[in-house]
Amino acid sequence: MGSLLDNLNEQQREAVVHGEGPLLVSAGAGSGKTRVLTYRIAHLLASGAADSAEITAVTFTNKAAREMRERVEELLGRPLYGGFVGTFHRWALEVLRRWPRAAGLPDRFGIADTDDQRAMMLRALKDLELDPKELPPRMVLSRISGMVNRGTDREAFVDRATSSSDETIGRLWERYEKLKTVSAVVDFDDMLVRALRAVRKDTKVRDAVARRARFLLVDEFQDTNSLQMDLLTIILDGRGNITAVGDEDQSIYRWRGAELANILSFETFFPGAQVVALEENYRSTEPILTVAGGLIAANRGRRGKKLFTSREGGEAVRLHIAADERGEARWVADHIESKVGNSQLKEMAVLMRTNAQTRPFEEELTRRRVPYRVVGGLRFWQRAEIKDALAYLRLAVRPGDLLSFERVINVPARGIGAATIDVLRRAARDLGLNLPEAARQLPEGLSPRARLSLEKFFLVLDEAPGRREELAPGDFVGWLLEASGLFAMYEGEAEDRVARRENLQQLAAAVAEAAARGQGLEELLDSVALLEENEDQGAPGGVALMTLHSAKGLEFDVVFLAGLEDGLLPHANSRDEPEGLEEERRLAYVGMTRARKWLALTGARSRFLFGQRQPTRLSRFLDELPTEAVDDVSEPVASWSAQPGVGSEVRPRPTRSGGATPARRRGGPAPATVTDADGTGWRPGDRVRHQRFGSGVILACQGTGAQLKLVVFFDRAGRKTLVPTIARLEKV
DNA sequence: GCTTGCGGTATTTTT
DNA sequence: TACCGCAAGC
Repeated sequence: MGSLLDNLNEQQREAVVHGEGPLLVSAGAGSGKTRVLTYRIAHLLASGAADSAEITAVTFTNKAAREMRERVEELLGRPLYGGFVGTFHRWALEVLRRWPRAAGLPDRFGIADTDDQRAMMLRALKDLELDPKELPPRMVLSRISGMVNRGTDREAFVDRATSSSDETIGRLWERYEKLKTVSAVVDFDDMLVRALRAVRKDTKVRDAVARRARFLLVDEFQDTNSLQMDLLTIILDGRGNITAVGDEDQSIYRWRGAELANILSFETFFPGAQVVALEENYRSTEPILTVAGGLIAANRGRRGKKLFTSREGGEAVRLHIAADERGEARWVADHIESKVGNSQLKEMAVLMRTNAQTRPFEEELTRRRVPYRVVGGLRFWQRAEIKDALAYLRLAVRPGDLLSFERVINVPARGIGAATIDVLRRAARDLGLNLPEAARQLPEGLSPRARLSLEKFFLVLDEAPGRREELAPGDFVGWLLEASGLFAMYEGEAEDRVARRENLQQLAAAVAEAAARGQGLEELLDSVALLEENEDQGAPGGVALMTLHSAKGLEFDVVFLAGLEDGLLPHANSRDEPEGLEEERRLAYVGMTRARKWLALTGARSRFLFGQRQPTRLSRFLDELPTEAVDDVSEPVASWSAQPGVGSEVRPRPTRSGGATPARRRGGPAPATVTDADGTGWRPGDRVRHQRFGSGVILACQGTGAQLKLVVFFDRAGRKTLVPTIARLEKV
């Protein structure tokens, strides 16, 4: 263990060997935050100060939790038994699953995801005869969530409501709560609220949780909201034995209720706290730190760390403003290709403010056949066919699951429409049953067709428990997909049908895999609801495209921070409020500090937005950067603004021969291409190999550039249509 | 009850 | 531009 401590600098060591009592590690970007956290846990265990069953470490993302556990186990050389390492929501959910009654929940309850929430709120609006167009469900929900996360409950909100719109929200809130109760589900916020209620109400629960959290460690402390803070405080019960690690400059979840005050006033919340600041950065080169540091210095709400590095040198930060978003994408792609020799593609990332910004980059990279992966974005678990299948699985686990029942009662279409549902709903009310139970009675008033359909539907659901016992989990899913008719729903060779069938197969595979890891179906469903296993879409080793929010906690050799325009970064919805603007600045700061060796800031002078091309204004953040560390390699304005019709459409411009590209400036070589220059390289008749489908022969090539698709006949898997860059095809 | 087509509207970030 | 919701027709 002594040798372990040798790997740490003085401040890191101070934090690691800290005994009991509150400790705040104010850790700048790249200063070894995770290292301190993991070493501290390892040290507590190795020195005998704590047993692993007394450690609770809480993070915000599943990824961070997994990484922490892995690194601790690596240090210890053994698995970490007992204790808890996971997200706040997972922590809360475990309390609810173990003590549902203390939390005011039925023994079996489900989790309402965002779609479920929206559906319930829509229903609430309809029940109250309100117009969803004037009062969008999403808005109402975010309003309510905002209150909840600030620790305001419904009663308090209703009491204080003065405006009529607040009163309406209050009524909707009540109705929404009712719908959740009837459906026996909790939403994300409920997990925290109800866990808090359970530990407040029942000292046995609190003691059990506290025993397991004799040493409580919290990562990303700057993102905690008051609800989470309450939870922590109660578990600590005055002992104050908390290790909080965070960086106020990286607080980017204000919209979710994060209270910067929790970290800024840590010493007030936890008197006598020791504070350790980690300011030596081990990640980035000096120019990158200078630029990022220059930017964040404009913020007022901070403890005021100043990062430094003992390493010297490094390339200046590039700034490139292109004529439009396609030019921006081209410039980025040029530099990705030119850097392939020095860094792997997976060590490069394009970061942006909104998910919608990825498109031009995807198109450009696809055109050049540069593999990329979109992190976040369209998620596997949110696809309609997967959600339908999950609903069937939920019903197999929890037959009374109302939301799932309603979701699939007519999927695949079996002739049960609004009229039938109405009959069932009325019957449910009259009989005092919930919808699935009432439907099971096959009440009067059903058309013969509907009656027959319902009978068949229940036949499948009733057979499920038995099948579940006799079949392996993966096979059970396969059976359910067949029996329910979900699989048959997507028969045919149309591309999207094939894709959907594949997704369903992947689901069965995922369940089988989870089972192999010892995870049961119930746990898997919980995990899915908490958005775990949220895989990246696209080529595994490719360039990463993601939002700034998803980028937090990651690092790359090469980073492009795209869309430095007023309205995007800072975003239009946040820039007009001082605190909102500061958060936008922090977002930009987070993006910059992801870069190890090379950083570029890019933007466009016009952008296609809301269906039309619009001129943009450059981000005000650019004015705040220390000029000496930035190398402006923007496309010269003259090369585009002199031409008539600027901004009306994307024009061919004198690309590589025209603008002052960095390569020209530095006299460097022209960007190398990842694949062969122009010839697509794919011809009908070629034999190819695919990771999953095995070998096959190309039947046809459709489209060109971004649209290039190959129709391949695989020896084993039959006919498939593939996008070659994404499918990772190999020539044989 | 289901499918199709039209028109309107939206684009912040996520556990 | 792209998607979603709704209305009308089958």
